[in-house]
Amino acid sequence: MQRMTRAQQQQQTKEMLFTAAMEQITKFGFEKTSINSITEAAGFSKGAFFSNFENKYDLLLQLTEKLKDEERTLLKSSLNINDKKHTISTNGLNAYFDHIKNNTACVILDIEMQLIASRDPQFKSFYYQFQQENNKALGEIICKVFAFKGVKPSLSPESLAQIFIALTEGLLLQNVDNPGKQIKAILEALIEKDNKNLK
Amino acid sequence: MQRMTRAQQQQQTKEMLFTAAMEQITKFGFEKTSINSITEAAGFSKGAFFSNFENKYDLLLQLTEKLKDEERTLLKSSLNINDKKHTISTNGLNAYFDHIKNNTACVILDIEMQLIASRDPQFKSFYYQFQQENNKALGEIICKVFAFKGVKPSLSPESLAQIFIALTEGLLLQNVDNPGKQIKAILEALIEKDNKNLK
Amino acid sequence: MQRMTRAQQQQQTKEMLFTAAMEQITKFGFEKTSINSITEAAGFSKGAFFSNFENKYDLLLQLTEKLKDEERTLLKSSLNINDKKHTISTNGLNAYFDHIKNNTACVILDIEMQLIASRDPQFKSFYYQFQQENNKALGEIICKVFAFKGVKPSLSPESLAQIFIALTEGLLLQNVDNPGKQIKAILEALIEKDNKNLK
Amino acid sequence: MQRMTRAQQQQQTKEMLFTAAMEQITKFGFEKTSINSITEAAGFSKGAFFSNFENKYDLLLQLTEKLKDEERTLLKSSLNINDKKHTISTNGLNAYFDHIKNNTACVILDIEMQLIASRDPQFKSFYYQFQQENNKALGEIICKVFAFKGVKPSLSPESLAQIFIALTEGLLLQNVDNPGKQIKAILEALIEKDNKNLK
DNA sequence: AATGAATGAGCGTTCATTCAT
DNA sequence: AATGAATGAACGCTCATTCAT
Repeated sequence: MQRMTRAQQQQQTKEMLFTAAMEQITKFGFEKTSINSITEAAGFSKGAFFSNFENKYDLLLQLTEKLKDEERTLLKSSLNINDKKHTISTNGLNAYFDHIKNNTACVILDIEMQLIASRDPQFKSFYYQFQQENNKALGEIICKVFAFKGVKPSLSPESLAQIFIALTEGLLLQNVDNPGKQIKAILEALIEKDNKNLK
Repeated sequence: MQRMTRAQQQQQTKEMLFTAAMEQITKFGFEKTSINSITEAAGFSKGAFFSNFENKYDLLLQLTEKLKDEERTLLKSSLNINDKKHTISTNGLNAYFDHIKNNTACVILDIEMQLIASRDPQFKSFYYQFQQENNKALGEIICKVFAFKGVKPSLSPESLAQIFIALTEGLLLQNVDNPGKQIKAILEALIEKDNKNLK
Repeated sequence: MQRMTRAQQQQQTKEMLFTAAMEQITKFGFEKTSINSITEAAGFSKGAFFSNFENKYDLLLQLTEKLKDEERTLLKSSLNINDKKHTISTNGLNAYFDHIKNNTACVILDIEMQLIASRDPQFKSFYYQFQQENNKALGEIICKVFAFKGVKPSLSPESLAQIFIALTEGLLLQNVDNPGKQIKAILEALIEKDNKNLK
Repeated sequence: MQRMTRAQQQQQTKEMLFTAAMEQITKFGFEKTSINSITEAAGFSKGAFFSNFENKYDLLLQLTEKLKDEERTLLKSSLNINDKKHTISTNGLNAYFDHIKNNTACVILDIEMQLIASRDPQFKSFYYQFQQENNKALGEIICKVFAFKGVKPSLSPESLAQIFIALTEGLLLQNVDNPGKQIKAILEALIEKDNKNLK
């Protein structure tokens, strides 16, 4: 078996730090999460952190990028499901739902990031550069659900995505048990309304 | 002119601290807001804080109570508008909308509080004890809007309130320009759907 | 029944503060005892303290004076017992022993004061002005015990008093169960020795 | 010349902090000694303290252990002097006396510790676990002095040690000039008394 | 005389960051 | 690359003290 190269080893360290950081920040919030607690949770010493990140803010940026990248990948693959299978068209959305249900951590993290963005203009533009792209993909998926029912949405794809996210995050924040139920109800209502108005 | 009594003076100090605390916490978040920055913003010394609050956590509790109380008062008076004037029934909701539009600070604060609640069980039960009551009032208002259109909502009042709040907070978090437009669209869609199903 | 005069009322307040101060300082030490804890224990507010004492250091001085005065009174009356009754001559000492046994608080306080004196020259001279006089009285009492056995002590009265106090405080500091037993053993040994050498 | 390893360097830092802590606590008492004053006196920043001690209480524990260990070492070596040289048997005691005379700081510190122990049950048991062992060694030494004179002490070794310490600390607390003189007088008296009673 | 809100210096502690190893 | 001792600013909080009432 081949040994890992230095670069691979460091990459692994970084992954472990990312994982630990996500856990800790989800649990305690960005401000209350200390670098020490992250590295210790990852099984390293403080030094490992500063070998992999410039500072705590840099971790925030890289973590944001990483999470948004993963989200984008997920959304893109969800789009493909819709495109390829042409089956019950909410599949793509369902995959995204499932992901969210199993990853409330990500939702909490996203809220945390948006709160930080609301206070830090520099981070705001950084965050929304990723967010916009993902919103477009999510908007497309939702439009496909409309399209499957033969309805052209009166709201823009971007608007639909924002509504979808707002509901997901807003309901989770309120500790609502089964947010998916309510989100689907709203989606159906919107589709019905646009369907009726079309005629 | 009568001088203020000492109790009145202290009350005034406390109000000023509350105001400063709201501003600072909205701007920087609860964790990043130092007691010093609050008292300085209010024009007092650090000690004034501890004459009025037991500790920083106590401020959080009292601020929560105060905001939720004010929210409840606003909601109750919005309900009265609906009851008394019998005019375009969305008035009550509009008043609430206006309030929110002019008080994004309150929305940000509420999100902050919900995030803290998601991490601190003690605060969670404290927060939701107020939230529940306000949700009931908000749910009633929304039901009146349905009722004005002669529609009985299929979703529970509580659910409707949660949806409403989720949209308000979730869209604001996403920096959406005119959340009211989208929220009204959804409300209409829900009413139309329930109206149709009724027949 | 006559009401208390203002002066009497204040004197009573001061007594209560003294009592509370002794308790708190014994329990927690002078540094760790806050003025607040004293006044609260006495059932007053902080303000009462500063109406009766200039500052915390002033309390230390007045408390020292008070305790040393009471000690002197006790010692003087013990001397009188010896003088008048001519009975078992250790009576005077016994009275002092009993007092100490029932007032370990005073011993702890005395140690606390001596420690402060060892660090604060100003307090040192204040403390030892009282201490010297009391030592003389205590030395006299011990000499009477010697005299009763017909022995002239080779150590000075002052030395004997110092030894006596050192043993009392030193053994209590070590948490020794029955210090009186050991102190008496030493006293007897000293008497015997001086008795033998006399012959 | 070899550079110091990091462990050695930290050990040196810790020693310097210990030394500074002893000086400051002796001068000002444990409560009035701030961590800042300790580290500054040692030539470090505040942070160095927390790299070497968990908190201020931890310093107290470690300082206690260190002082009691040194004391034990001194006592053990004093015992050896007696055993090996078989000369004037008070040598061992004299060595201890000399140590005390040159280290009034240690005596003051011991009194401080005992006062703390009298108020803090947790520290009490910590302190007395060391104190007991040292008392045994000191008691043995004193017994050897008795033995040299052919006398079997009527008081237990532990009692003798307690008396010895009580006198040392109690006389120093009273600012007595030459405590050794009085302590030796008492020791002689006890030996004479037991010698006489033996016959 | 007594109250207690307000002051502000100072405390113990945390923590992001640096850097010699 | 990773360690972790040391730095030092900042934090939450305590407390002796002041003073208007």
